[in-house]
Amino acid sequence: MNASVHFSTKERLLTAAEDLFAQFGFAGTSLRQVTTRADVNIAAVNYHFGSKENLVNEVFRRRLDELSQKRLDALGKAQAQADPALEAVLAAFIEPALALTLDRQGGGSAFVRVLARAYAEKNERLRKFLSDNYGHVLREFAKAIGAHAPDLGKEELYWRLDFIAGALTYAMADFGLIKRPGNVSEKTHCQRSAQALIRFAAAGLRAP
Amino acid sequence: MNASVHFSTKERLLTAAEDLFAQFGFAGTSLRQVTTRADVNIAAVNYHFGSKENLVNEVFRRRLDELSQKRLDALGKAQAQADPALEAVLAAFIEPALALTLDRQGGGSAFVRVLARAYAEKNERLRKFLSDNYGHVLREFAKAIGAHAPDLGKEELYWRLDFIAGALTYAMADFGLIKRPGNVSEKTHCQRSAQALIRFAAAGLRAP
DNA sequence: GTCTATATAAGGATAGAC
DNA sequence: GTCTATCCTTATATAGAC
Repeated sequence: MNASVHFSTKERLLTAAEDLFAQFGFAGTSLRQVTTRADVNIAAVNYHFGSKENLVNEVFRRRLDELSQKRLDALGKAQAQADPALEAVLAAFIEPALALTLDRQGGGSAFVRVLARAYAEKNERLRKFLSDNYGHVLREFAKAIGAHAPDLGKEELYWRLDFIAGALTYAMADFGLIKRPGNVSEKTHCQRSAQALIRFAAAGLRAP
Repeated sequence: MNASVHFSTKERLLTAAEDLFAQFGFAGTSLRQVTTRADVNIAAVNYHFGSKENLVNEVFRRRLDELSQKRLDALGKAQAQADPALEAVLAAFIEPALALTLDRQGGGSAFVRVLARAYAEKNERLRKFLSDNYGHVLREFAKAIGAHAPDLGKEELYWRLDFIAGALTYAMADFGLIKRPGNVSEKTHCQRSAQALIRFAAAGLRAP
């Protein structure tokens, strides 16, 4: 028995929903599309998740629990250094997120676009769910980055963090001009863009 | 007759659609919501725009024609200087966009969030419409900014432009941590965030 | 845990009178 | 140019059999 080929109905629903949310958005995706793609009955969504809203939340939970843990672990390791560089703190935030875009097998590559959708949503209930469950991660990083930019006022610091979050989201979701050249592997492309973002963000944070 | 209080059905539909698209997204907004808010009959959308898709396009056209012109005018003025600074080029791109967020009277403040929605959309038809009609503006700015960063490879330059576009989009749409303090006027807040973004972007572009 | 069948509401679009 | 009325499709959700 090869465990990797068995997926529960619940997992299949989450993966199908993630793919479709990335492409069509939350409102633009119907539960019928989701169940058709997952090859399960239409009633399965309600049985396993209770409602469409809860299905959306669980799509986030499946990825963000792991992503948050990886980010905090990386931050802990960076801060365990005698003299941690700003770049190391930024890398702890950025690299685990960009690594998701490489996760074709596990399906993380669709999730980064779902995350970008979430930013654009003004949906209060979704925002509350994300803030309640993952807000503490952002606050940890704000503190760590702020320690590297002691001359910035709190307001200026928060502005720059917003800019970095926007740049990361946008870069991850592949909205922009950059197309991967044919002679560069996806992994290399991703690592290069992570390094480019870290350089850019660090320079931006060090501006007076 | 006070002209400022008369709005055509078409204009009212565009404004209502813009507000609702900002809040609920394109798929999340029904034509019934739009016509109710505009206080016109449900059949008016089809009469004036033909379809929901075309209504979406016209919401963009109404603002982007003017925004693009303002950006190109500002770029022309910046480049007419003997020795234009990188900051002046960035300001030509950023300030007209952020000025929209102040445009409560004309309704531009909702549009910036509609723009952010558009970035998250993978809708090919919408992307084609925007690229066909406004892509030349982005290419002008890419050229102008690239002239200020001659040491960057083309790939690295494009990455950084992507990052700036992401930072601007999310800063404009007010998705982040920054809440305007009570003792700062909206106009001041907006100008400060524009200046913060210009500083951040310029420093990021100058990184080696 | 999965199915069929269905309740109930809302969606986009249009025909035709005024 | 605006209205009412309606067609047809699709949506979420659930009841109840297996």
